[in-house]
Amino acid sequence: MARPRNPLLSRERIVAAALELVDTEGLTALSTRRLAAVLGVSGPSLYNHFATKEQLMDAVVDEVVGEVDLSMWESVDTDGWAGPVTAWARSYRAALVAHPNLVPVLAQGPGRRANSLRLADAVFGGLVDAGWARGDATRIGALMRYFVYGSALGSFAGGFVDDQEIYAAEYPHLGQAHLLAEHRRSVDEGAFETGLTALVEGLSRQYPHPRRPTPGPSAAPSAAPPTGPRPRP
Amino acid sequence: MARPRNPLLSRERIVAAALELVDTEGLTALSTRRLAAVLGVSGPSLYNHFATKEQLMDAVVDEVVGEVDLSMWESVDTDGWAGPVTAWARSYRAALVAHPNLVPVLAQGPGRRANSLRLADAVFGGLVDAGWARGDATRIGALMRYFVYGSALGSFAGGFVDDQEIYAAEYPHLGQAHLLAEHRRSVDEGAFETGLTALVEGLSRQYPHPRRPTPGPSAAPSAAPPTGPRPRP
DNA sequence: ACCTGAACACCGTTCAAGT
DNA sequence: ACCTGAACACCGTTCAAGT
Repeated sequence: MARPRNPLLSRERIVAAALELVDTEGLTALSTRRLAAVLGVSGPSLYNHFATKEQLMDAVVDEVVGEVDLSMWESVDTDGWAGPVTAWARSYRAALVAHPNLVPVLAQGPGRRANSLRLADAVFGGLVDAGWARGDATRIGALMRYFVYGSALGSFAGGFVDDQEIYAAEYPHLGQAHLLAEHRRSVDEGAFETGLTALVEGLSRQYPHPRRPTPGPSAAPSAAPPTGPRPRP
Repeated sequence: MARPRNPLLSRERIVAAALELVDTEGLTALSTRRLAAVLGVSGPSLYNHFATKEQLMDAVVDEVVGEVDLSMWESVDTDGWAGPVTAWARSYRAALVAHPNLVPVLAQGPGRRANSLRLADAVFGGLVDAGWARGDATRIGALMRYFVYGSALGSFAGGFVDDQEIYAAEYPHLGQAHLLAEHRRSVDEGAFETGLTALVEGLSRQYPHPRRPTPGPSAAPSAAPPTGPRPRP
């Protein structure tokens, strides 16, 4: 065929097809050759649009991160930080859970991905606007990320095999663990909500009165030792 | 060579070499062929000891999980749950952080792995012994796991590229984010400790008085709807 | 500029053959 | 029982060739 007069591919089409392939058949099913076949082209064609498979994955990942709602961070001044951080964590988790096979790839940090950086910027800026010291805002953003990623990465309940024999014999307290697989969604969501509530409540207790933000140019994440109260060692 | 009179390989040697290869060169460097080369044999030899690469990875993963200290769960009756859950979470994270390239593989649930099930059994049994209802114990075990895995899986601070240009121009609050890479360890550990303290404190406030355990056979994880107080929706 | 097939250096896994 | 080399069906990526 050689070069058609209308391009067969675009970055958008490739990313959409890759996401669908990962969602339906898993991360290992996403090879450049299979992806190209789905798109009706030959394998090397993809390299006209992405330099490497890794850059392609970056684009797929950033697409998913772009689905996270960040609008709640705009109203931090009037609403405080607890409501926004809770709503943001739920939206973040929902975006990841919609594409569970991608979570290990997502977990590699914001790097240079536009939507990932937009997210980090909104969260950090929102926490600082709410009155948190920069070191605290950095830590809170990080620890919320830990919790959200952990909750999306591999279901807890789904990780138990649905086979009673394995558990009952050897592990005295796991006699009904095989039932967890059935209730996977409710257990995972219940654990997430319980932990989210505990985190926000615990942070409120540790740091009861975040300072009002200082006027002037926006603060940036502190890389220096934290200035707020430290957790107990 | 064919069959030597003393076997060249053993499951233990293979697992140890695989773990070292993953630690030093990353997950993608662990191919059956490279692993075999390190061990001084040809690729297919491994299949005399493991049926598939996946089962080999299971053994590697379980070795790492076996490093987690569980002894604190024995003294729950006298010490309460908060100290043990904190000590356990720290030991768990330390075991994962020692092998960061393996965390995405570790995150796939206990499955049928002996040490992973032993861990789940000890944690669930300890929480129930401390007086938690079974549904609560299940959720607490799950949410702690979320937090520990998230904190080990991809550093928050290390995820930012060490390149000021990228951040300053586009993202108003990330002007110093590039410095995070330098302080990776202290930021990650500070965030972990802050979150851990908040979680334990938040759980204590939500459920101030866990019931004493009922006598009789050990309880099992409840797959039924949780019986304790629910988090706010 | 954008696609192709051929080619390179890899994979995981199977299997007959050797001792 | 435990190792070998050959082989199969895959990979990601490069590249000259086509329009």
